[in-house]
Amino acid sequence: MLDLKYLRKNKETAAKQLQDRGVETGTLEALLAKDEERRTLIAKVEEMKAKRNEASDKIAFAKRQKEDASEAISEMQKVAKEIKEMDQTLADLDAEVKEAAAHLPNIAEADVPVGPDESANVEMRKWEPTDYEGRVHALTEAPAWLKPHYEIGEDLGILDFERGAKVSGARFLYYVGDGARLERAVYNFMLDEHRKEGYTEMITPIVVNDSAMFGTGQYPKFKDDAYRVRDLDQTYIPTAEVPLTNYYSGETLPAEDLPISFTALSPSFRKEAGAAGRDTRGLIRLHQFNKVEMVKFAKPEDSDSELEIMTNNAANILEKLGLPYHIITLSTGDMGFSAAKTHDVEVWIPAQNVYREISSCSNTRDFQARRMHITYRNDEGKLELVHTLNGSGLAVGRTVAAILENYQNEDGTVTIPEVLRPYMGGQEKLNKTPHH
RNA sequence: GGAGAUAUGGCACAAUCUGGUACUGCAGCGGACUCGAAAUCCGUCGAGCCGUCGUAUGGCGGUGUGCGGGUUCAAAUCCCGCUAUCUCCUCCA
Repeated sequence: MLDLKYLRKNKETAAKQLQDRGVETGTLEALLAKDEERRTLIAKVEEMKAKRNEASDKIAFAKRQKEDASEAISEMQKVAKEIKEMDQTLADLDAEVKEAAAHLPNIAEADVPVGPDESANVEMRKWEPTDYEGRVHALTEAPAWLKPHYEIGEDLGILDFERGAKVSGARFLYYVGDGARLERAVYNFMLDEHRKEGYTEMITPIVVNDSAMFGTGQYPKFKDDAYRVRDLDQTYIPTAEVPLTNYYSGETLPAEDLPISFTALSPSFRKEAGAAGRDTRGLIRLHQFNKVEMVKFAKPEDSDSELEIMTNNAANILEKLGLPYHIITLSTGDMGFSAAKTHDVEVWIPAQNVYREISSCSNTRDFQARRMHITYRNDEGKLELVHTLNGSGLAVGRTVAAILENYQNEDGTVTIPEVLRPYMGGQEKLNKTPHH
């Protein structure tokens, strides 16, 4: 949620900033007109309430003196009725303003590239392992035997998309045998790395209520993409960002504890409503996938540097796994709803000859904190909204996909990255797994 | 899932039956005493949010007794719905 006072006071600047975020011109003006109407009514109704309070005090006093107050009471009956009507109108206006404001995306930070979509994204840096020449390297020249990860997985018998579809539907899968072990190794490795970097490991609820979904900005605008629990006003989380960030909703955090960093593995559920037909095969786009998430609560002056730290925490996982990646800064038109600034880490997927998003790290500044009422006491002793950040660290399924493709061998086996071997009993290779 | 109880300022609690300025203590803040501190005494303060005025410390008004409604000139108090917590039962991993 944006600060209404800011929008009011900086009408022109804000209109431009929102336009960059893809908000239609005139939206802000309409909202502020409603807000103006609302504030005028507040002044009126509050004046009447002040009168009513005064009259009530007089009636109470008269009754204590055993005097008759029926005249004053019947007079106030009219006022009470008027107040009630005005309060109703005010509540409607209030709801309209809130609803409109709740649909406005966050305003981008000043150094975010301005543009309509992903074409305006800017590459920050690029990394590839030094020993890369000896491995599959579609960056230079893809060997003829290069296979996409889903073929590797199916050939090895470690990924079963068919039975996933049979039992659940399209975009669900079973990991089998070494596939399941590899997935588990990957997220254990990630959690351990983040813990070393100071993140507190959490296991969260994976079903949350509507107010939590509102708090992080998924609701009301993106309700259609959520897996709702039937009849319960609860939702299967689309990301652990929701329960992790809402952990402190409504709370005031001790300033000396900031920044606070959380990490959690969770399944993530997405309807992928707008993605029909895209990435239909493999681990790239599923209705349910595992993700290790990072969340930070920071003082406003620290949130920019914390975003860089978090992005590096995500990138470091890929470096330790020996997977090539690059980091891009999303343009104003490509950022998510709640973000003020976003770095995407994209991993190399050789079979598709592209970098694919594997982590998205965002600073939402006070946008989520305003919705959730998370504050701290600043140096002047005043309550101030904290800044919240979130990032994937990383999408586990996509990491497995990247490992399968980048570490595949001509004979159909896959070499296990060294850092994962301790998590797999020292195993060095994925061979064909027989199963039933 | 069933029964009962509870929800009031940072904490602990009173007022709820009988509607009318939300009591008191601790903590906080200021002061006195003291070389200083503790103890004691005096004073003061009750979140947050919204509106408005002001350059500002802030003033004024509204709201605020778990949440949402209702009755009333007026609701902590009466009525309806909900949520959370506790105890007992039931069920379980």
